[in-house]
Amino acid sequence: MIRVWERRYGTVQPERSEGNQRFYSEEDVQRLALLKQATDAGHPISNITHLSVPHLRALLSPQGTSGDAPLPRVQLPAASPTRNAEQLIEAALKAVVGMDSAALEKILEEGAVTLGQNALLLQVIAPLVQRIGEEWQKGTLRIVHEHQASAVIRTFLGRAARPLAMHASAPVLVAATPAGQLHEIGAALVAAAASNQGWRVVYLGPSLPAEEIASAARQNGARVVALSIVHPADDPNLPDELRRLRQLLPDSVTVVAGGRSAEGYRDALFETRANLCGSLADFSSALDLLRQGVN
Amino acid sequence: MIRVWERRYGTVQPERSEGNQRFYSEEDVQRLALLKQATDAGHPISNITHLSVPHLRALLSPQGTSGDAPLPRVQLPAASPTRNAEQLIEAALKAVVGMDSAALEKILEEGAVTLGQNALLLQVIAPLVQRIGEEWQKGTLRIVHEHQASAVIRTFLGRAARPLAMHASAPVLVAATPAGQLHEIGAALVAAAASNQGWRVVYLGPSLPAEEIASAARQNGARVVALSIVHPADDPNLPDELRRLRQLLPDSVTVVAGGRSAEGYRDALFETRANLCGSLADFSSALDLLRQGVN
DNA sequence: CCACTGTTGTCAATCTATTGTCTAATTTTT
DNA sequence: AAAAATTAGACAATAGATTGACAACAGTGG
Repeated sequence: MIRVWERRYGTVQPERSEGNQRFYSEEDVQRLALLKQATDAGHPISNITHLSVPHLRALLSPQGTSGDAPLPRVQLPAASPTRNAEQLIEAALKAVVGMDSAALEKILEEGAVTLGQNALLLQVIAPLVQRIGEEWQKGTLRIVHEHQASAVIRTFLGRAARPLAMHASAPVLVAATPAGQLHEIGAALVAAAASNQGWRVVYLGPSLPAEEIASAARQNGARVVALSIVHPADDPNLPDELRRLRQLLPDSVTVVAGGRSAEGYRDALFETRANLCGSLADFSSALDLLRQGVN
Repeated sequence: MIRVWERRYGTVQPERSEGNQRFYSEEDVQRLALLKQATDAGHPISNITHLSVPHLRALLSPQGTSGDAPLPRVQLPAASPTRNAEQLIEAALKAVVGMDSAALEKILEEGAVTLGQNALLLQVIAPLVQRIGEEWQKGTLRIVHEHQASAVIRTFLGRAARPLAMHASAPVLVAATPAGQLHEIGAALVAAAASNQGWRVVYLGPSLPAEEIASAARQNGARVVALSIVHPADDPNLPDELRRLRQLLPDSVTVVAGGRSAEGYRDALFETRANLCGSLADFSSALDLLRQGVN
């Protein structure tokens, strides 16, 4: 059954061994269990294959159990030939240089439908943001392009990160950008990814002093503080900010840092015992570990 | 039944999936529910198939109780008593100090439903943003509160500003914040309001140099450039930016400026022949004038 | 009152799409 | 060598799509 789902809809894409045998991740297993429940409850598999674990929980838990009631249909009609992640990125870049925000938005939505939110974040949006950053540094793209694209992506992520029926017991993550870091897109990306993985996300936005981040973390009982460090790669104040943040946070809170320029502050990050992530995928798996209590 | 209505009268024409399955839009569903009520009440289907949702409501609501016919049911959730704008603002402020972004979002959504988008923008969000700014300056609110609230509102506005079926001939407005101005919420507010009034909005986000704004305006054939000036009220570079912007823009483009600190740059704004708006309502009516070609 | 006509809800027959299950021939692991 | 996974394809049960037919009913004209 599972293999047929994989063949027909790409429900999961497990790692393979040398001999081509499948290795399912913990998440795959969870997701498949939930999908089984959902299909047993009558949801057509084609409509829900790409939903993430929290989405599925939301679909199953709340009030749908009204008995033998007729079942809800989800999702949109699929029309055009589906594009893969790379094609979507290329199309998105074209929309960016053309300053066509409506087209960019459409592309992102298409990806959400065909790839699922999680894959969209990891395989399309994260690389796209990076590409835009690179092209901007090379001078191929103007500042406007970068800003406009950021605005569209920011909006999309805000929509993607909407908390759906969230358990009160979900672990809390605070996402922000330290003072002086003005690019918020990385933090928004992280927030969306975490939300997708079932964290309760407190999103604070860009350029917050250490005291403020710490205060938010305490007030919300956060287990993780995620920082995105992208643009000024040589801010002399940032190391102090990071150290101060560590002092203000309880020891039980883990700091995770990522972003294009995070490497540049390696020493300060080491002092704050921060988990340095090179990519969104890294971050994603780090979150999984942290949730299980492994610090 | 529905399919027969579709076949015979073209009552609805739902989208189709690849496999030729029907996908009814929300509106279709509503309309069909109302049609059912209307036919049950005795209206021949052939007479009313093409009526829109509001028409059908009008047909059903008023005094149709003339006989012993089954009575039309109203379908509002009708749970909580509707709150007016001021109550919503108060509730929103409470959510802000409690750092409860989910609650804040819910309040905004409630407002969108009960007041309508336009009134929500003018009577709730704009005053709320102002209040938050004031409380922050007074020190009643911390930076985190302001940031988190901004993030939520920003997301909400991004969603609210989605262009629905927009004519290619709609006039274009570019919304941004000049270089050095980091608070984007004012620009986002303006963008949402303009979008609601039928402008095609090119939203660029915060802190853009004059050259970039001008380039975007030219490339998109903008008729209006809207600037939001909120936080640094004493940026020595800003007047230059504004003058430069005027030089780079075609004369046919009108600049409109607003925001808490716009007054502080009155002279420079005068030189750029900018339309200074003291409130979002001002801006809104200015837009209406501009659309009719009055500069 | 009756025959005729047009409207409208319901149904059956047939076709297609979706989806769970099974088989067969290989390949990998134990 | 036995056990288990791999791929590809076939098949059956179910649900939706399409078409044509039919019955109930209201109106019309004789």
